[in-house]
Amino acid sequence: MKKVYLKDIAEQLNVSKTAVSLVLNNKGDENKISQETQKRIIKFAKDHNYVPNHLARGLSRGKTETIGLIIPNISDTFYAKIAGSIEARAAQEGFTVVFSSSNESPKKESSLIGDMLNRQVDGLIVASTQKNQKDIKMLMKNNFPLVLIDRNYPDLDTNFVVVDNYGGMNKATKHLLSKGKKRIVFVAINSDLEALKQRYLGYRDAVEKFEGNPNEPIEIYVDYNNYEADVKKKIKEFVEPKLNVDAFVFSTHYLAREGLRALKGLNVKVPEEVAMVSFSDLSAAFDLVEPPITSVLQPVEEMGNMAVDILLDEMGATKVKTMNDKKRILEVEFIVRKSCGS
Amino acid sequence: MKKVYLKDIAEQLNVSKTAVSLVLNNKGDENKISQETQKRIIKFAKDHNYVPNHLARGLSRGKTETIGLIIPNISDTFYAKIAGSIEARAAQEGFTVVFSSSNESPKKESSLIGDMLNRQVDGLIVASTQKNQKDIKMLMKNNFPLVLIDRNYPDLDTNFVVVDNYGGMNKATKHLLSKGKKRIVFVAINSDLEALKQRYLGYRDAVEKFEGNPNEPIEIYVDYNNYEADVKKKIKEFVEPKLNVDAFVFSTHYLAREGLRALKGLNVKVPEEVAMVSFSDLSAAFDLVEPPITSVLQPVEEMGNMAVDILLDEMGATKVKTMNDKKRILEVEFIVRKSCGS
DNA sequence: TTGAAAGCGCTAACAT
DNA sequence: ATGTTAGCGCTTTCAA
Repeated sequence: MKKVYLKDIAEQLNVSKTAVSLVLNNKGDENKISQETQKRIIKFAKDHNYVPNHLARGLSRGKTETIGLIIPNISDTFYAKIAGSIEARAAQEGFTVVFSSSNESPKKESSLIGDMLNRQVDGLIVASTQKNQKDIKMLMKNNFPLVLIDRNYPDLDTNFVVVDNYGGMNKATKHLLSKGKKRIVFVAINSDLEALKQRYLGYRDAVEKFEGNPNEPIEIYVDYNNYEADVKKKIKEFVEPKLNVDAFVFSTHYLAREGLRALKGLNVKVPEEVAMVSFSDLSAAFDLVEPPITSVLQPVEEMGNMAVDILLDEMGATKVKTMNDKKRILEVEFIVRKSCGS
Repeated sequence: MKKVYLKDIAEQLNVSKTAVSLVLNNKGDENKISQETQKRIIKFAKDHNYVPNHLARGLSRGKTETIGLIIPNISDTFYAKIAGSIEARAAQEGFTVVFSSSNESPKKESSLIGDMLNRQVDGLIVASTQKNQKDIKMLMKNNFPLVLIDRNYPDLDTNFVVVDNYGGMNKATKHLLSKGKKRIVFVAINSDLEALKQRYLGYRDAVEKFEGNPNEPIEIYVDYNNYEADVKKKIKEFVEPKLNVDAFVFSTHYLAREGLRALKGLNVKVPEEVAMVSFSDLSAAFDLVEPPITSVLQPVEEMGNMAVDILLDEMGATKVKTMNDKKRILEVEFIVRKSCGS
């Protein structure tokens, strides 16, 4: 750890710090530093494992080659996967990722954004709580490189990468309807997230506009901080004393997981007595579950990659020219398995 | 984003930068700065949302309130959970986490460590590839705050937090034996990880020393970068043309997942024809899988918390006194489900 | 009690 | 072609 500094190189080689800095930043030629000097500097640096101090460099340049990522919860497989693809893509371009979880708290999110800015991240990718217009607007006003992921503010003109929530859920619900299911229950966490609203609308439109057999939507909303117990409790109300619905549509993977657990606990046969589908898969395990769960799959990797690409473009970090479209709604995939009655 | 700097405060208040810095770092009293000046400074700072620039502060103090976390892969639920608990615990203490994935590459791990040091993290938590003694030794020699997690170097005297791999696997295997299973196959990725070695030994001792019915160990090793296909292929060899084993013991959750997938694909009934157990659970879903999988559960949260606690202690960041034991082997939990034949 | 000034390590405008 | 110098914003020693 005995480090070599720019100064050391300059002294050893009898050149100025400037020269060294310039050369090591590939600006030797444009500053007409002799080839020989350049060679010497580069060789010396390499031989002594010189690495510029990141903080000093960042302080001086106002850039840190760091991307800030704010998500609800890194423990959740969905966000973990997103984080993974973001990290991988960022690493390819020489960026490091600093992540923090907001735990769905707008206040925490706000303070994290402040934190990240203070740490001079070069850009931000955030899966927002969507109750933090203030900061998002502030970032936009300042032209700070920003990409929203998974969750966007419909009223704000930001870059974003989301999936086709409406379409995915609409398709899934229609599939159930086509299988003759009538009383279909939509299950979601209690929140104002645009993504959930879209999923709901996709569901509702499917149900209400189903040709030949329109139906009333039925909804359950559970508390995010207590969803395991809450899902169980609310599902039970449809099952006892007598099962009175045909299917459940879960708006998130973990709700589907707990929902299935609850149904099993209540001895309700899926799909014989009641069908179910899930939006989003769970660690690639929903096909092993009994019954395998029909799911709407999100292109998680693509979301992460795309977000980074847009962000880098926004930061002007890439060689390539500006991307045309920085608002992306990615397609989802609908996988039919046994849980929906085929 | 129009920021207020230390200098601004000093100028506005007609005091020196020193005074401001001291007061804002709670060193006002010990430097005998008048109560009134202190009040003014603090008020002004608060009113103007002053936040010290993190890079500048870090550069100057050589500390950054940042913990570096290096893991094989953040997308993996196991490491995602660990990252989550580390982050949460670190946040409580005012630390931010910078994470990077090594993808099991010692070279990448090494460069990441260099990177992190260069970014002046105050301490490092690493789930090492275990093929990087060089850097670990270097860190130790320099007394750099370090905690190994999940994987440790048996030959090095570092701090670490791991689980009782031997004991967990031993217990699981014995359970199978007690159910009358004889030909039990151990499935692992091909690697020298100490954790896997311990799991293997736990398995082998159980099998070889089983009273009344010692048996030969049978092992399969699959390629990490291609485990899905490889597991499938190798399991097939035990199944076709004729099933000739009684049980599979999977040393990792994702192998168990793929193993089960493979068995299902081959139409082998679990647990009727062959039993199985898994080390580690998968996103809390192994109880929903058919059949529910008997698993050895790792105390993921505790691992993360413990690692942070040890690290902070190591960095001298906590008020509390030095911890006595910085080598922890945590207990695992053994959950019996249907997949092992009860 | 308070302030001047040096320094953390690097970058970049400006001279030479 | 190369070097001087002034920052980046904060901490901290030392002097007043």
